[in-house]
Amino acid sequence: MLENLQKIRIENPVDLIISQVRNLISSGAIKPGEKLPSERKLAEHLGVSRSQVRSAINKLEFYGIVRVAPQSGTIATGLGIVALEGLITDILKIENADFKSLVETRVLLEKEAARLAALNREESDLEEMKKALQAYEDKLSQGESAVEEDLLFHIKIAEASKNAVLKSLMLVITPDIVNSYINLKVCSESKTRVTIAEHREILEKIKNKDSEGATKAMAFHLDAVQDFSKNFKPQ
Amino acid sequence: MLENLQKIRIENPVDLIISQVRNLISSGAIKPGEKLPSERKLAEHLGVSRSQVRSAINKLEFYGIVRVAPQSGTIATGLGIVALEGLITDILKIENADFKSLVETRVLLEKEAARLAALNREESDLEEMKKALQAYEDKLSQGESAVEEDLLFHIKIAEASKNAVLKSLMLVITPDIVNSYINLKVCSESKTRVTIAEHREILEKIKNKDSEGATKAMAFHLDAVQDFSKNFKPQ
DNA sequence: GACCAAAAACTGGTTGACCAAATATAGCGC
DNA sequence: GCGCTATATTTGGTCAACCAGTTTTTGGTC
Repeated sequence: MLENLQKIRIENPVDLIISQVRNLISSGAIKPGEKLPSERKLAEHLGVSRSQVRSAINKLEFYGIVRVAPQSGTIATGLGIVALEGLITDILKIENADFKSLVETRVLLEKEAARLAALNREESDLEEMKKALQAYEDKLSQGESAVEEDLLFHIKIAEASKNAVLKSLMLVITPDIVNSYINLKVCSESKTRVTIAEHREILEKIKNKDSEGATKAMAFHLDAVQDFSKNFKPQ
Repeated sequence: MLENLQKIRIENPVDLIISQVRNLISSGAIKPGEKLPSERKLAEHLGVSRSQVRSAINKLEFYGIVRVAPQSGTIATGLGIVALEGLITDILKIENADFKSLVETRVLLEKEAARLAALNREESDLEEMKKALQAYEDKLSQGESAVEEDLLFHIKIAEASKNAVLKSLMLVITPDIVNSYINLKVCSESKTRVTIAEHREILEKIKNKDSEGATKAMAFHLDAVQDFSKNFKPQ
């Protein structure tokens, strides 16, 4: 009987405010560089309290839609495109993404990171990567799970690539990867030895500035996971 | 004379709180899943007001370090790796990235998006892309700059790829691309005709499900920009 | 001691008043 | 009318008090 009841959508008031303000910008009522109405006026017009408007503006600032200038005002940035198509909600909501997309994208980033790392790495980078690899092995030898240490090694590679954007993007998707791996139990305990060997192989190629080899080693290393994502449908 | 004065760093108090809380987690004092001290206690211990603690926690939630449960408490999530190495500040701070890294990464993502779009696009995607392309041409024919419309076309491609993560990442770096392009005046007005032709070429390949061709067309399209970034040192 | 309901304490969320800096206005001297 | 300064207003930031749930403690009962 209760199944007949429709699920009602309880919209977060802050989200409603966000979409209103976003419309203000994307409709052209407020052009990039112009100031938004003050928090008080917005609150009054929308019939909500100032703190809620405040919270909404905070989020918008995070998304890069607006920039707040203390004691002066909130101005719309020129990045209208993000607001343009109601895409805001998509940004950083990768948690809804399917595992396949996640792995697919990860492989793409990782291969490029390995390639660039082989070209651009410095001695200090090699040290960092060695340390990360050691931490990973230590954790494993204690019989514990080491998903985070594993990924830390990969992030060190991204650092060695000297491409800050690449590293940032890897950091963005890393939490989701950790979650997925833990939830889906990707890491079978038996394969840890293989994993370590593969990590060492990658490190070696990067050390030798062999960009092609590093790319291939990384691709090989991630192959198992990728196959897993292709053949396995989560949920 | 004044040059001798050292630049003093005025640390944002909220950032200081963030790093303190982060240490609390990364040091292991608070394990994933455990609750943080209440906002009031944190405020008292740190000698600051609760609103500042509040603001800090808000940001930490955004970063995915903690999750707040209303009327219950704030709990640390299991994504320790991000907090582990003081990497937080890097996330989403792509604005500090150099133009070369930005373009390099963009090309990587765009090529993959084009490839996947050719494989996975549906009819509706083609419609969307056509509309975006039309909007771009209209804006240009009015003699106006159309950086945003340009990128919107590219985002539609990412949508057609059916890889949500890839699209999200493109959305993340898009604002920075817009900024860089505007600042560096990458888009010379004379080349718009060529650009339109290239866009059409990409669309055609995707329509024909020619993944290799789409990748190459995209690579060709972005070549000019990439060359620009290699030969030109910003600032 | 085991169990349970009532109440006290505690939680994050919200509010309206106040703060200092930035801005707009008014007034004055010329 | 013009240029400057002093004042008034507006701005986002901060704060302490309060709100409505949640959690813990408490006291009584069996």
